[in-house]
Order: sequence, then C-alpha cells, then structure tokens
Amino acid sequence: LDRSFASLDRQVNDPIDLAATLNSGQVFHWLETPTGFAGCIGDVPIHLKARDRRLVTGEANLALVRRYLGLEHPLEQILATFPTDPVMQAAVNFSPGLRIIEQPIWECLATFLSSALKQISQIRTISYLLRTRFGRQLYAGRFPVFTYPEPATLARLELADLLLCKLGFRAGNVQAAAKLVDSGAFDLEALRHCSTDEARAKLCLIPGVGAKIANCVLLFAYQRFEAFPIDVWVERVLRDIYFAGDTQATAKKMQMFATEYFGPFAGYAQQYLFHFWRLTHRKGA
DNA sequence: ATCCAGGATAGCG
DNA sequence: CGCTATCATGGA
Repeated sequence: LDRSFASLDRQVNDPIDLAATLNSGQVFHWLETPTGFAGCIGDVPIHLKARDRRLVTGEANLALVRRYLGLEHPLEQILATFPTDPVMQAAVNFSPGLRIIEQPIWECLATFLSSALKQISQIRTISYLLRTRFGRQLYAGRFPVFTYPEPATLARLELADLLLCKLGFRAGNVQAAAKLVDSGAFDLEALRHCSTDEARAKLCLIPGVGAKIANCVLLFAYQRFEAFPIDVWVERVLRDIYFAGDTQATAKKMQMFATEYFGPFAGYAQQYLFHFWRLTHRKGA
C-alpha cells in the first residue's frame, strides 16, 4: 500500500517536456492543438496535455500514456550517467524534460524505413498520408486522429498507392517489410528476447534497414537505451566536437566511441544531442 | 537554381 | 576494407 502511494506521488511529479518529446524526431504524427497534442498510441486515440512540465490526463489511459511517454524511465538517474562535457551539458539544459518514447514496433520500423534521407517535416507528411489513406480514423475528443496502417494492409497495396504517399524510393522497402512481417517470415515480437547486437543483426536483414534505422527501432521501440543512431546531425556533433581535427573518423570508429563514451544510456544521450544540435544549427531558425 | 534531408546499398578499387 | 553514385521528393 505504501509502495503504491509512493508511485502515485511520483506519477504526479515526473517532469516531461511534451513538445520536445513529441517533436524531436522520434514520432511524426502528433498534431498540435490549442491545448496540447492529438494523436494515437497504437490504436488508442489520445489528447495529450501538460501544464508546467507535468502531464495532465484522465485516469482512463494513464498507464498507457505514462509508458508511451517514457514517464517510467528514471530520468534523473539516466541524466546522471551522461558525460559532463560542455556540449552534453548544454544539450541537457536545452530540453531537460526530453524523454525517449516507447513506440509500437511495426509503426516505428515502417516510419523509420520511410524516413531515409528525408527532412522531419517530410516524414510527418508521409506518416499523415499513410495514416489517413490506409489507417483507421478515430477521435481524440473532437480531434480526428488516425492509426498507423497494419502490415497486412500495406502488404496488399499496389506500389503505386504507396508512391502516392510521397514515399519515393522507400516505397519498395516499406512494402517488402510489410510482407515479411505480415507473412510471419519476420517476427518482430521475438526480437524482444534477443540481445541488442543479435536484434540489430536481424533487423538489418530487412531491405532498407541499415545500422542507423536498426538503432532507431532498437532505441525507440525495443527500449535498448544503449543503441546509438548516427544520422547526419549526430554525425555533425561527433565530427565537430568529439572528433574535432580528426579527418579520418570513420563510421565504425564513431559508433564505437559513442557507445563507450556516452555510457549505458548512450541512446538517450544521443536524443538530447540530436534535438539540441538540430534546433541550434539549422539554417533559418 | 542549388544544396540538403533522422540512409542503404551495389559496385567499384 | 573504404569510397562513390544513386535512389525520389520537397524544404530551405
């Protein structure tokens, strides 16, 4: 009884920066409303609201929302494991309430397959088109929201239907993955029991999945917090700051450095660095 | 107009 | 192994 009161108390007090969490390139479907964000957690429509960096939500879906938003993660302890160099500290100070989301696996995999060499605003467009055309419409309060299409749905489509969603050269990869998962040839659930290295190797067997996308899925869906995705922005931070002056920093060297230097929650640190660097170094804002 | 984007991969040397 | 061209599309 004591214990449940203690955890209830923590529920109320856990800080979260909703905007940073939902708009830092982890998920791409939450639409801003006058008072919060509307979207789906799996097939559950939700209107997320926060006041003063504290989640405000009804009892009904509290457990679901808390899990999705990473409110179960011991953020203080996680931040304490980060290295204390100036850039890492600046990144944490930039958005102290940023959390890693726990996404549905298929949705995460398919979304990052469609993210290759795209800007975040374009990934949002692709996600929106896929959801509105091939997902189910639900209502979060008065806001229409859409589920992510099932593997079976995307597997049955003509490639032309996916091309209408602006997927470009990624369309074939998304459909191939949908067929692998729908047919049972690839068991996404089974990877939960694999080591991170083993799961990464298996994910990379899916066409269009390489190291970066595999690490995104490991981090954002399987909650492997040591997984460290290196995209163009994170590579920039590594080259500019942590490999300054080293002209022969290869991808493999940077990957190895990162997992060691940033520690057991390297992926969490990566998300802070990504969000900080992207918002402070991009042109035009 | 030109460059770039939360990349992966086949085809080179 | 490392390097390069290429894939489709729209934002900046």
